[in-house]
Amino acid sequence: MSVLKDRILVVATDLFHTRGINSTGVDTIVAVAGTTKMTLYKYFHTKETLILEVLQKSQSDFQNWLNDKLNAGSKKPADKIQHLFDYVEEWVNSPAFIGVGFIKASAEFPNEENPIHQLSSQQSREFRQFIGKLANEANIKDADGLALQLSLLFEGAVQAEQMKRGSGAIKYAKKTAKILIDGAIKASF
Amino acid sequence: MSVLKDRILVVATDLFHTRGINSTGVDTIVAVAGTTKMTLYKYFHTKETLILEVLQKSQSDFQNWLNDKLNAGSKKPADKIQHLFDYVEEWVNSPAFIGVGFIKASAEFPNEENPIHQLSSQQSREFRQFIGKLANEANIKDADGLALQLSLLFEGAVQAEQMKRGSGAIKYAKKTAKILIDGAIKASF
DNA sequence: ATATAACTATACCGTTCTGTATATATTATA
DNA sequence: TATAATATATACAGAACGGTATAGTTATAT
Repeated sequence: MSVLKDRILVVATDLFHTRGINSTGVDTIVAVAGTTKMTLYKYFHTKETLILEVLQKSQSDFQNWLNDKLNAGSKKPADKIQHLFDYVEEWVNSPAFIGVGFIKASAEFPNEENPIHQLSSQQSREFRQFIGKLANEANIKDADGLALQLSLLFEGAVQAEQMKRGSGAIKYAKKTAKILIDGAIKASF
Repeated sequence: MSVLKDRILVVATDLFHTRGINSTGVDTIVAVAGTTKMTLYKYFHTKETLILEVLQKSQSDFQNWLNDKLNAGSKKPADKIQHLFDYVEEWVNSPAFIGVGFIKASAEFPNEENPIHQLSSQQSREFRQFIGKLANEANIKDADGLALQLSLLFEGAVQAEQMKRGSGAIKYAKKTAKILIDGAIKASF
């Protein structure tokens, strides 16, 4: 990938999170990235394309980071799901954290027929399914149910953190997750 | 309150939720409300004022509705908090439900110094404190902790419902709330 | 050395945005 | 019926928006 295309993506990601997507014009993006609109429109045909690519990259970056963490830890499936929210906490509390793209995007583009909304919705569903897979491998009976509960916690905590940084919401989400996971494991054997 | 001012508020509330706040211009609002910009700017000095009033009205309407529901049911504090998510579910599943203002607004206005963001943050805090009061009256020891957990569930469920209507997220939030409340009550006696 | 590709600089188009000015029409009240 | 308040109609200012056209610059590879 071109260094300029990458720089535009990085800058756009940051500006979208700190100022909002609709409030960030392409002029601002190219000014901060130190390039011109011609270059931006060479790599991204429309602003919508840019937004979609930003969302995709943000989510895959997070998923890759999370997978690495999970694979570096215990190999036992039951341990993996138990540690999930430890990593989420680490990620949310890191200085680089600026929010979750698909949560913000779905708020700015509420129309369910909008491609940006659809991608957000899909990413949310995929993350839930990812948790479901972890739960399944841990032999939890109602894996999908637990995954839905945990994804609610995740989204709620990120939302709360967005409203007020340092709110400590993630700590309570973690605590709640432990209760739910322990309960689901107990009910499965 | 003038009938026109009220109509503008109602129309703006609907449009902000269905199209997004920044994506809704004042021209659209007055066209749908069947009035003119002159009238809008007579009652609301700026668009920001209108947004703030929409947020205030939405939240107080919900709080009033919720209070009525709670007061109409059992008077026992322990029952009240147990039924909280029943009413939330009823509200979310009602056809009139279009989302939670402060959640969407905080996403569209991420800057913590923005008045709209600040009001959103305050409303989120006030709702959490409201749950905390219920928990306190039910003699729950860690009332604030439970309130934070329940508010996470609330925000996560509303967020999920926004991503995909009819996702059933609220059903699982309710189930989770029961587990948390039962646990908190057990730990308090 | 020259051709090719990548990038910059800048001006512009048409639209939409918030907000205002001006003038007219409607309505309620005294 | 006169007066005053309220609402409408419409045009416009000034800025920002997404996106394009044209021309010039730089680097690289054959």
